[in-house]
Amino acid sequence: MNGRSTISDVARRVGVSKTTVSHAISGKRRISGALKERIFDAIADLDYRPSPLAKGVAGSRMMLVAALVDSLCQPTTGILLELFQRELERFGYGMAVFTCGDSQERAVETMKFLSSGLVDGILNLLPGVTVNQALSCCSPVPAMTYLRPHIDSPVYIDIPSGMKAAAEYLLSLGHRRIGLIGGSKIKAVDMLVDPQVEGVRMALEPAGAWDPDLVAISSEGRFEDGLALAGRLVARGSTAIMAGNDMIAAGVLSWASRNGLKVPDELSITGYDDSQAATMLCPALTSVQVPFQEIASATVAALVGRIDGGSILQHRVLSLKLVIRDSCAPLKTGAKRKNI
Amino acid sequence: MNGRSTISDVARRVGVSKTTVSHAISGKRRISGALKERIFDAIADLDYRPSPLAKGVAGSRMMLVAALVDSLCQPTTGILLELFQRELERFGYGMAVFTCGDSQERAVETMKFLSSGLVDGILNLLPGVTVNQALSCCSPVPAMTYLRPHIDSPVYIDIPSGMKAAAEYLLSLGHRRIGLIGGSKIKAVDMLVDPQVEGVRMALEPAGAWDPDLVAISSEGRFEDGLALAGRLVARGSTAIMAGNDMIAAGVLSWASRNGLKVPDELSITGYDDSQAATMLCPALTSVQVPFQEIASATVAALVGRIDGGSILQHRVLSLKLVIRDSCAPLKTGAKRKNI
DNA sequence: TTGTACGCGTTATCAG
DNA sequence: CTGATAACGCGTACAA
Repeated sequence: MNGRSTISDVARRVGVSKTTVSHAISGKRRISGALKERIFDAIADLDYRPSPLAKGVAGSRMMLVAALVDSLCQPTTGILLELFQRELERFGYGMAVFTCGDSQERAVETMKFLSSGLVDGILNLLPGVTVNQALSCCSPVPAMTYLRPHIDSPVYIDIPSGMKAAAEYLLSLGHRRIGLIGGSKIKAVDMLVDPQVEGVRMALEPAGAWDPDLVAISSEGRFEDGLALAGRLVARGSTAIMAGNDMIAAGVLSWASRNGLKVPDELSITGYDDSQAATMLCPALTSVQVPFQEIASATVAALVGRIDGGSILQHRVLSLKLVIRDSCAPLKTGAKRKNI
Repeated sequence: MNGRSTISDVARRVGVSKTTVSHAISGKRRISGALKERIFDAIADLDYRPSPLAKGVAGSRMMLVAALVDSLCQPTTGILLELFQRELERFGYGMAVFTCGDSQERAVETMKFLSSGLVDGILNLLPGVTVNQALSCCSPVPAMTYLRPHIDSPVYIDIPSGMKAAAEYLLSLGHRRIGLIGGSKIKAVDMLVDPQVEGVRMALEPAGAWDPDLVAISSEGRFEDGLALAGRLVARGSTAIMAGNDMIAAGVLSWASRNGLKVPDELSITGYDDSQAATMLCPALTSVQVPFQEIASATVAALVGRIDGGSILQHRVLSLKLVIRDSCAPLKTGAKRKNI
């Protein structure tokens, strides 16, 4: 099957046993200097590399973790994955990414496949799979689920507060009819309420500006959803629209441009994620910044901790910062609204 | 290491040998009806799943291929990967994605790691790794390299012709000073010349409009490169800028907006890839469409062919289509150019 | 300091 | 139709 050299080849070449070669590599046993050198010469000579497969079946670490995502097309996912990889690298682990779409069945398949020892740990970034589902499907391989308020999740980001801050900012600009296009795909049992909707409600209700009719939920959280739903909210009187992510915001922006509405003068828009798109768009997007780096480092640290011995989980609460750019303006009270 | 049940457990439970269980699963041997049923009952009962690791070390297929990419942050990469996955699925293969950045060393590491039998095939999408490098690092595991004009590559897309068509379109609009910001990261031995530059030259030289000073090469092919290089080209008199990919085009667009230049009236822009960004941008981008679906299906078919027995490679030549939207306009000859 | 022998879970070969 | 046995490549008690 495999034309490459094995540990036996090395042992034979040097004239020692496989055991000695194995221990020379792992360093778990003292080997006399001269012999050690001959062994490493032979290894280099034969370009010998231990088979991860055989190591795995023999019960040792693969030094590999799997990351499960629903899609690779959202720009945010790519950034997050690269951050995860960088963190894993610091611990000597590699990363393999698996795409599962929105299929529960496929997610379960993949997890069970991987947890046979193929990987040492699993990062579950699937919005549709709960912490407990991941834990049970992956057992006995440790799994960390991205961003859930759960006892088995290492980091909680305070989404409601972040959205609340953004909504209050719009209130301070004089807006009262504030629309929301939610973007969270995490509808699983882990989340009882949509945290973005909740945050906006917390800000608007006390101000008497809360209107459930101005809340739209985008199923996929994509550009097209913003494009499609913006009109409905504006027709209901929204002078500002909060988007559940920056792609949705881009869609709203595009809708405004196509319908001749000037942003921010005639329509204010906020995003969420503060991804690269936020600075690319024109006008640059005021957006709620998500601390991806901190999320990645905390999650990876927790996963590696579990792999290396089941240490106690540290819980971190991270807050969100509103980055103000050019997509929101004070409400022009006197302005006559265009007819859509 | 692994709390799950093995084939021995199933065999013991049913009272047959491991051999029989194995053959019942693979179907490579006729098993009497009643026995077969008891075996499958036990399998379901114990939730038995063959260990991929053990299968691999025993020399059988993993039904898994690896895709190697430099980065997951370019939107084009994500789309391409999902297309690859869909095609692989049709043949029953799963896909694992590995990120290598721009490091040659890391790419080689990863390939050698994977080719120990961990995967049955490798899709090399790394712009910095040549066909031959991939072939030699992955041997004996078959590898297909994305989009190279090479005898061991199944599909060749005629990039020069595509860019030539776009350049000719700009010529037909009256433009003479046509700038180019190249975006191809494939600088390896596989490509003797930059195919995008070559295509533009083929169009402009006969028209007497070719000026090497209007060619800029962006190292990373990112938004920022377009933003940074557009000014230089306009300062040299460009009235139209061709971007090597849609992200660069977005950067050029952003530069124009920040400097008060109207697109397309004062500056025409073309993109390349025709990614989702092309329709998102405002104005919508005229762009060279790359047939990702066809590339994916041809490449996967070739790879699976190699895995399943080294069939002869079919070569397909695909051409590119220019999708005309709103980012180019006829040159206004009389207009006084703004001072940048 | 080094070597022997066995186990990991599966598949292939050869025997009944 | 079914079973016993060897082999895959590596790690690691246990023995010397």
